[in-house]
Amino acid sequence: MVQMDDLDTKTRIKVCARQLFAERGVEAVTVREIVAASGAKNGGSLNYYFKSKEGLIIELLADVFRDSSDGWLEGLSGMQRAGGPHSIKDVVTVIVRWPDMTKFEDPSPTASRFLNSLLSTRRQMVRDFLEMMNFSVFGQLLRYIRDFRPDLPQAVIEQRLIYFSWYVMSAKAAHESYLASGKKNPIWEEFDPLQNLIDCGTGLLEAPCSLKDQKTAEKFRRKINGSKAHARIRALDAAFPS
Amino acid sequence: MVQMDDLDTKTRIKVCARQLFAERGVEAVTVREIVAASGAKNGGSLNYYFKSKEGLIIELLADVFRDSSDGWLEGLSGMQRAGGPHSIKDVVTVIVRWPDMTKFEDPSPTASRFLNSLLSTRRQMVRDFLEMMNFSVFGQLLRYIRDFRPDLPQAVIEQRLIYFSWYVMSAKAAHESYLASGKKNPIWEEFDPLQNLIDCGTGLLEAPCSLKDQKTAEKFRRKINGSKAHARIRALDAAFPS
DNA sequence: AGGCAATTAATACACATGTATAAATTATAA
DNA sequence: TTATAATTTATACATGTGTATTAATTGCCT
Repeated sequence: MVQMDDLDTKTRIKVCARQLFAERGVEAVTVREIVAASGAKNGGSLNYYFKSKEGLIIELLADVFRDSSDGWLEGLSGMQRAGGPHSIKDVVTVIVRWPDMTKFEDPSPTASRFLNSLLSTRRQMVRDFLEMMNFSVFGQLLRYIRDFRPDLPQAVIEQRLIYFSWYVMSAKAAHESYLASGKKNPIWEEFDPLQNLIDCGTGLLEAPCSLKDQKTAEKFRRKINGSKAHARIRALDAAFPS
Repeated sequence: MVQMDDLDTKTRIKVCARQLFAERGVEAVTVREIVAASGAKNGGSLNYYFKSKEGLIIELLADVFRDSSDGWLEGLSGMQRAGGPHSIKDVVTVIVRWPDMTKFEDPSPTASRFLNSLLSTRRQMVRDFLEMMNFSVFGQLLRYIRDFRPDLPQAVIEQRLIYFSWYVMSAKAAHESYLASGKKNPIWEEFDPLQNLIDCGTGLLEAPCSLKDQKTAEKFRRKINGSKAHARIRALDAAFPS
């Protein structure tokens, strides 16, 4: 499946597991499949390195979060060195283009699909990770976006950030599936899918808001100088409730 | 879980199953859980009505597709009676607001999450359904959107339609999760989430395209009068490859 | 070479899962 | 009522699943 004869057993298991999880979801994949795909004869090594399937999943999720955070931090730094974000598009570009998956050992990216599948079956686990790691980099990027739309009521911008986050993950997952399929399709080849993803994500966030009447708009217009910490927490609950 | 003492066993099983599937994914839910949730003492009825778990899933998926098609057809007809779509927003409104889930027996909507979970674990099954039912209503709606953006290269608009489809499903799923949680969160209450979803979806599709140079744009500019049938099939493969 | 730690293999086991079958119960119609 | 169909229950079974335990193997240092 991939050139990984030179990888040690632990990372070989992780790469195979994440690939299988990305394709079919964590529940549908058995430990024996992972073991077979990684070339081992039985589940001894998996038990040795990860103790259990759950332990393996947790470590994979930690990897995804770490890689994402690192990538976003790198992109954020570059953007700030260039004079900070000048537009929503700048921020969206950082979120979409980092981390640059092409530099990892994976033959085809799997992070988005893996995360996506986890969100349906183990939302609580993802939630716990988000709370634990605080996920400050992503929060900072979202805060930049908020500041570019002070005209929007609080609820509107928070909803949009949730929609946007789900959109990016889903769209990247869709593109990931194509890359994993191995087949060439001109739809994905004739224009850079990530650039298009950035354009669309920017359009999503910059779209005008349909307010029924102006009074409602005034009523919910938010104060820009208010603390955003509370809103961020509530946004987490809104994005991943229960 | 729901006022369904007056429902017959078959629909009771279906409602419970779809709810559980929506919450945790099809693989993570066992038939015994479904049976217990529906109030039955054992899996006899499930076997009697659906033959197997797979049969139950297939019937649920058929329901979702049928309800969606019916709803979109209703919305499309109304829009055409009002003089056809006058903007991308008109089409997006139909796609997002129909079917009107509030008129179904479900206490909280589950269709988007159920479909979402199926897409990660049984993509082929969803693909087969899409090909079988042709799904002409949705295709017609997408065709309307295409016609509003003749300026975009073929690959760009096709990618966007894929992104848009995934976005709508994910965003509706996110809102569904909130509704299912039962807790009140001002983020979702202070502004109509569906209206915001429509605004954002419209913005996504109407966003300008970042073309590196104008020559590339000219090269891939599509002919508006060309047949779209072939493109539609390829779009299906691009959205759900393999 | 020998000894020790690190890793992998072999095997077993308790339990969960999907599903089939026949009996029991309830509804329906003559 | 009674016969027949429709539905539900009780029960069993083969297989799959995660995981623990012990033995074998390999790598490494002196």
